[in-house]
Amino acid sequence: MEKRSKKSQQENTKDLSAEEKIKAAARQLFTKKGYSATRTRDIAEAAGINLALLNYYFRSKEKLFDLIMLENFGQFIHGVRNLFNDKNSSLDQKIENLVDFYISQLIVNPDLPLFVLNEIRSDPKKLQARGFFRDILRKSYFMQQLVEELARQKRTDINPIHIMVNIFSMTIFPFAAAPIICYVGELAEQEFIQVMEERKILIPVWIKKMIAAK
Amino acid sequence: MEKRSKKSQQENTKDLSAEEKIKAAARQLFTKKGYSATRTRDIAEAAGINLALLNYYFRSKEKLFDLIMLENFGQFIHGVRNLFNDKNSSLDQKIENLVDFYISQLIVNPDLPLFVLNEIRSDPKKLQARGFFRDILRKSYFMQQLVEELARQKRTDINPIHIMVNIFSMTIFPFAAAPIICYVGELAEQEFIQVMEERKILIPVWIKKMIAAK
DNA sequence: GTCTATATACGGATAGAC
DNA sequence: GTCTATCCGTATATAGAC
Repeated sequence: MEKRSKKSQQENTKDLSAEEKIKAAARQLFTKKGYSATRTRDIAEAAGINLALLNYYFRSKEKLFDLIMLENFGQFIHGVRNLFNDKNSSLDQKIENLVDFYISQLIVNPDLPLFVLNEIRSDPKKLQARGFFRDILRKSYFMQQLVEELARQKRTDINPIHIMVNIFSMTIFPFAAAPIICYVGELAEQEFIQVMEERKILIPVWIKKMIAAK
Repeated sequence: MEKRSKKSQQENTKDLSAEEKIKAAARQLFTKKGYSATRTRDIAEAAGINLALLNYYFRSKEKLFDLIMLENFGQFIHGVRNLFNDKNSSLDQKIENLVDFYISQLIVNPDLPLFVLNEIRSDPKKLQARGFFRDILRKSYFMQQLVEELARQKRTDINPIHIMVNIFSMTIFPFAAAPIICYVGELAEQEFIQVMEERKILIPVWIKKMIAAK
């Protein structure tokens, strides 16, 4: 009993299954190098298993990729849906929560932004397919609160899309550009993370200034 | 005479050379899809020439790619070097010039950001190789002015790297995320461009607010 | 310089033994 | 379930005719 998960019954072997090892290796390589540049042989080697097993478990490279991609997208979106439609938090709180949530996620998975952006560009249909973003953002309670606040501050001159874009730009872009930032700023990995932690506090303050009356 | 360029002497044929057509097609495909996902056959077809010519002119796919990449990087950097070290412009003017320059460039070449970011991640050595960014940013006159201004505003609490990151984030990221923004905001291409044009004015204002004393 | 035809390599996928 | 050996399509690159 104990920690034995409720997976397939045959999994009474010792430890982490080959299937899981393949997925972990595939996630790392696909997320880092993209679909075309990743070879199934590399995945197999990284997973420490045989190439044939990959096809045994996942049928094809493409099927495996689709699986990873869905999980990556899900991870990227999950939580935002709830944060944005929480009826009990103020606009300011939502911004703080969102920025904190994203930065925390991206510190652990810094390759996600480029992966998602590349995927969407290479096949924009992925956006509609799941209706991933539209209702999450455009029709969200967050958007409603943002528009109201802009009206209260007499900032109807400013398109709310700019504010949305700025939140995501300042939060996500630094991770996509991490190698440049570390190189230019002469930052080690830990220092970079420290800078990103600072931004959890700073970005909401900056956004508030943008919205504030002139 | 007239418009005849001073290229190779044998180029006394009628119009745009095959070599140029290949480079143009290669730039478009490489920039859009990356190295691995682009096939030399596609380049040849897009250029309207035979596959063998590609190797005749450029020896190999990789050599051709390196050429395109260098030019893309150059285009991305060129101008910034001068803008940042102009002794005769104020900090505010530099920010305005930089944002205007980048957004104008990116409206024409919206695929450049992802291309550059992908290339750097896949091979961070490219950063050092040319010393592309370091002295342009860190040791620039712009950086000096920024640090001085932060001191004058009694904002020594804020690491200047944040301001740099914010300028580039707000300027560049929207182009990398263009498909998402257009989808969420229900923007046609022209409307997206219009929004980006607005940002030429807005971003410098926002940055000024970030630097301003509390 | 430009083409056709082809050599060569590589990567995804499968057959079949254990 | 896991391995070895191998097949086969595809993509790069070149040889050689014109």
